[in-house]
Amino acid sequence: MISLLVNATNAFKQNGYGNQMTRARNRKVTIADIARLAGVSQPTVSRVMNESPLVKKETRERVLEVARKHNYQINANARNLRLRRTMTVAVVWASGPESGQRLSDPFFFDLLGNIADALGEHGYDLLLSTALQDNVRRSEAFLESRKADGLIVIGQGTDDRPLRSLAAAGAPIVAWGAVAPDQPYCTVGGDNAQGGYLATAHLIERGARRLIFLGDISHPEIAMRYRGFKTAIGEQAAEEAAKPAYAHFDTQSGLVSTKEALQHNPEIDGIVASSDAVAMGALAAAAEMGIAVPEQLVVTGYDDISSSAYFKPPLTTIRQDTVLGGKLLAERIIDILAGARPDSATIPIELVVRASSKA
Amino acid sequence: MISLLVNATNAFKQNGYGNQMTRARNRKVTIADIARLAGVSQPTVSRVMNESPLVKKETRERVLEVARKHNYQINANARNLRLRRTMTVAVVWASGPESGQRLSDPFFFDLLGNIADALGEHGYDLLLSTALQDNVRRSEAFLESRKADGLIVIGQGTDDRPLRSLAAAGAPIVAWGAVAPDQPYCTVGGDNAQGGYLATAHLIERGARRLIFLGDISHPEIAMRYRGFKTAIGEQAAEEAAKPAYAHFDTQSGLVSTKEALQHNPEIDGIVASSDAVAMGALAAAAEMGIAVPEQLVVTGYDDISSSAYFKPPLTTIRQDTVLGGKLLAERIIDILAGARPDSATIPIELVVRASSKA
DNA sequence: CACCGGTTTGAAATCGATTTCAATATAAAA
DNA sequence: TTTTATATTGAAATCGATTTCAAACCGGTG
Repeated sequence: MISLLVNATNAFKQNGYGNQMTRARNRKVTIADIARLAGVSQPTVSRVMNESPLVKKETRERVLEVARKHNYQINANARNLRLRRTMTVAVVWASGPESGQRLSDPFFFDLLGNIADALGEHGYDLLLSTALQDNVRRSEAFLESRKADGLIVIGQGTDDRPLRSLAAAGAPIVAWGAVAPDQPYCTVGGDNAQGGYLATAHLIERGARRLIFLGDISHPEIAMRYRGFKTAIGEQAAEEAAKPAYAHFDTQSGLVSTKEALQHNPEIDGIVASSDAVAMGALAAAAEMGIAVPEQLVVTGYDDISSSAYFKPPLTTIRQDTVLGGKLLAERIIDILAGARPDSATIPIELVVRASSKA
Repeated sequence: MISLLVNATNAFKQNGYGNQMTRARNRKVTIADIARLAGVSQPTVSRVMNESPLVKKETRERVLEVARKHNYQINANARNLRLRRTMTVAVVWASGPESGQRLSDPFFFDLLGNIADALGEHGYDLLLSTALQDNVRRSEAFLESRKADGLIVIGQGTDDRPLRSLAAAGAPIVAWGAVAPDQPYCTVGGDNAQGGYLATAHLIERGARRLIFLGDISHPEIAMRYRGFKTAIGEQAAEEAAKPAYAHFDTQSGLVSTKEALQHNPEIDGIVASSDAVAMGALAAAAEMGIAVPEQLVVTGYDDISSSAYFKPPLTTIRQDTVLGGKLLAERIIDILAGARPDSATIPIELVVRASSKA
């Protein structure tokens, strides 16, 4: 470690930062410097750095030594300009026009980290954009201005037309979310229908008879979970059942919606929530109203965020594999950039049973 | 919205994506194209795009029209190469060598989002790196390879020597965390000593007499909170008090450490935890052991993550202003890139009292 | 009509890499 | 020893912008 530090220090000093940098010249070592120092031409240095087999062994070693000594790093800007690519993927947080709020669910954070790791393994960098509005234009600009080669879109929002348009125009994009049958772009997402089904079936098995679904089904992913919910309780029952209680992604709206629903219909004995955050709101509402969970009411969440296991009661939930999700998203966008047309992928989910549904 | 979409589509088609792109040529509109189409030279187009006052009004309008029509965007690579900068700041997740685990606390997610927004307002992009190891080398590489102009480091970890070294070499960096007196780099962080003090004083006021601090004080930020803790309970008392109970950032270790501490010393009636996640572990431990909160034990967390308000019991905590934090981090790194030497900043914190400490 | 100061414009150099293609060095074959 | 094939190398062009500097143009004077 120490030697690494010393190295770092030297490198910056040699390059003109100096200890009292103030208006640092930012002069870095260039390929021309290395070429001169090693007594070869620029193309030769380039070949060495790119591991071309054309260079004689002795030359390679000499150049490599000089490069190492001066801590030479290829200027990514120059390289990418010449190569007409950026080795960068932009991740766009499309929170959607309808919800001004930021997507701050821990689940997405996990996913983001895993995307970054997966991209990194392939030599790609991750440019993060959390534009609250005008996502389409900004996404387009990323591509047009060559800041990124491709896009990973997280949080499709309720309106997928912008994405469809971008995709129709041939832009390299991959989205996290629900897979619709006729989607013109590649999507990676959990098996939401199966997740909704498993959660609901589980509650039914635990004895719940009057179930409601708690979530905003205008979001495609949530809609799929709701579909699984309906499948599990049977279509007829679904017709009779109360319409899904609207709830945003946040805990507060889960709390409010649950209270309203329970006041309106005290017979409800099972809640399938669209996310763990929403489910926590439901649990808080039950607590406030003196309803015992899981004795009088069973509840499931979705995502298995880290705090779910320690909530009181610990939350039964559907776990999505974010490591796999990040990996698939990264691999797919890279495949697309290479000219392939990968299929959408559905990630298997897993029911995690905890006390909120356990007798 | 519709017109925007149509625009997007046209732009891509014109640029050669075509609808069945497959091996898209990726040919974009360049400054030369615009120059030719508008019947002027490249420098003139460049001047127009950069709003130079040198261009005659009619010329400017003609060029702008052509540029808009063809959806021309300056190629950031070429521009930055010429300008020797990137307009990009890399955010490095330095989880530190000792903890292989990812920093997945929701607090940092908030902060990250706010940094992205703040950078965006200044025209900077955010490059995200979550390197689990070898952060120094990777950070250096970002700078050397001109992928980023500067670095924002989050999660200093327990060892700040890599950062000191980078800073000593004049690298443009800003860190989130504790401000140490002789730090050679600029830091932005919450007032940890004050936070620790406020939390502790509050618990004392609530009647707690046997307090422990729960957290890993090898992290500078946590150490400062511990210092505030000690100030509040009085130095002598601190000497007598049990050493701080070790706990990582995660809930599980908070749970385990709390159990051990309480078994070892049942008289403990107050816990100051280093984060909300850890505090949730403490609450879970208390619940498991049948200890009533807040009647027998009062607990505070830190960060006010979104689920804290809905935990059972709702968690008293110290709120940090992540919007301000992101803004200050972004502004400072930008100032540094402009040649300034901004001072470190301490963000005021706020005590949020909830049921975990309320009689 | 020539000259002048000020406004617009463009030719050419530049940023730091990669790649083509021709030239040279080297080894093998005759 | 000369010829030929192969392995290495470098000169120059290129990627798409910006900037310097000189030239062209302008209306107004003398």
